[in-house]
Amino acid sequence: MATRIALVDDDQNILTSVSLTLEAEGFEIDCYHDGETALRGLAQRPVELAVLDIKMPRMDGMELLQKIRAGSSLPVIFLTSKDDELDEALGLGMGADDYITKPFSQRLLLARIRAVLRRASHGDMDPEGPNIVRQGELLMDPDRHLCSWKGNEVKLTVTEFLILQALAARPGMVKNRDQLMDAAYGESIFLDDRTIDSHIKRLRRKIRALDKEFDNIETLYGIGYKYRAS
Amino acid sequence: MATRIALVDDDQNILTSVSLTLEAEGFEIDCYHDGETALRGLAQRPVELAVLDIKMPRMDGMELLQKIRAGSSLPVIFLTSKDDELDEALGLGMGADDYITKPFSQRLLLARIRAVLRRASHGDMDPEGPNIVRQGELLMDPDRHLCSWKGNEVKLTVTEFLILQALAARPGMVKNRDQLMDAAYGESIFLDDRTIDSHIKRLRRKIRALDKEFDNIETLYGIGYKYRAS
DNA sequence: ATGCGTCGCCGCAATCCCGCCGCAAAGCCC
DNA sequence: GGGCTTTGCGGCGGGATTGCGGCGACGCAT
Repeated sequence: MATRIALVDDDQNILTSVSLTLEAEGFEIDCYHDGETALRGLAQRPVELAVLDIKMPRMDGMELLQKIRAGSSLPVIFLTSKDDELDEALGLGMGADDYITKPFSQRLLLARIRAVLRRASHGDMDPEGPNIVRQGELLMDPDRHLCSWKGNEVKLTVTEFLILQALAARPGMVKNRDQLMDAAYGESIFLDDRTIDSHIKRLRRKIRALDKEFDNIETLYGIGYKYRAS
Repeated sequence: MATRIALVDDDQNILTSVSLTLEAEGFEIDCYHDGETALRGLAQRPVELAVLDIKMPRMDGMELLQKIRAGSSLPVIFLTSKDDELDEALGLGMGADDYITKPFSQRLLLARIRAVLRRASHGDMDPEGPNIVRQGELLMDPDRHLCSWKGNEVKLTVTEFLILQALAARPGMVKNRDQLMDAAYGESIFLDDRTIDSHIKRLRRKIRALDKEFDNIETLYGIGYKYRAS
């Protein structure tokens, strides 16, 4: 039996082109032009995955996601416009399984859909899935090298990103400088311990530039650092 | 015969993904959405381990744990959202065997489950398990460098932590100053015995700042110290 | 070559920790 | 009780650790 997918977008072009592609791949597609009709339709014809545009008339994707998630664990992929990374951040924070920025290729969407479906059925053990870190107000998406604090993007360098990721992925866990070094570079590299301190300094400075109160990177004297969930 | 595990969470996402993973590993999973139904279900279908979310509608994990522990010694692992919340400290103080902060990887949960099961069957001699010390109102978690007394965090330095850990890990056992020195530093170090006295002094002071009545670190004249279970 | 961003490291100041001292109080033995 | 030992505790000075500004090197694109 074919996998049924709901597609919700107010742009008729996208609706038709995407549905054609997906149907060619053997999926069954339910198209909706706005959130309200989608919600009603979903109640009658359940699907196994939903692709939602964020910006829509009458009921936008965010609201729709909330209502969907209120009653089920339906996997959801967001479509977002290029510029508002804030929206994507919020979407992910709200629990979307993945998201794609417009314009996107059909091939990419297809790959994401398959990945999300695979994860939904096999549990989270899929190593290819988006490895999104979400800790309170902090949001990190390694695939897109995206980091945001309270919805505002924080521009991080690669090294900073890896260190923060290592800390935030396991909040509360104490990491010594060697462990953070391993996370940022591979193992077996010879660098001064204090280099980590510099990166921590820059991390704190960058996030504090957005939020004076930020203090979730905690120092443990003589041990290392840990990320404190807010 | 497969090991049966109860999984209690109000988040359907977690329920499905975790249960799928665990079933793939050969466990049998009983899912519950809230504490009340879980309690009823457990009475009818006993399990060998329970994984509980702390925050749940109708009856939260804490209350559920109490009721479970009232009648059995079922191993329990907690799921928590916030790391520093003393909720977990209380949960552990109440007798949970381990806890994991969300978000967590399936791999990690699996490892914890196996560790807890192994400890439950082989006694407490498992060296890989979480090295959590729980003695009455005192709680220590070396991985997070977390120490709490009656639910309030006590900020300890590394040396203090190690000494208190050595004492509390074997309550009632007398430790002389050399033994405590070995616990804090490696063996083969040359220091004045009285240094231990200083650390004991600071430990008592820090905990007494939270609780005037604290007197579980007992002095044995001419011998050493011991931690008295309350 | 020039400009730009990143990175590793340095040096200084501030903070934290710890080992020890000295004195008073308590314990032990006679 | 007398005398000795042991412990509690305030405090102190030195050493270790960390925050932070900054600098020169390097890679990279123009």
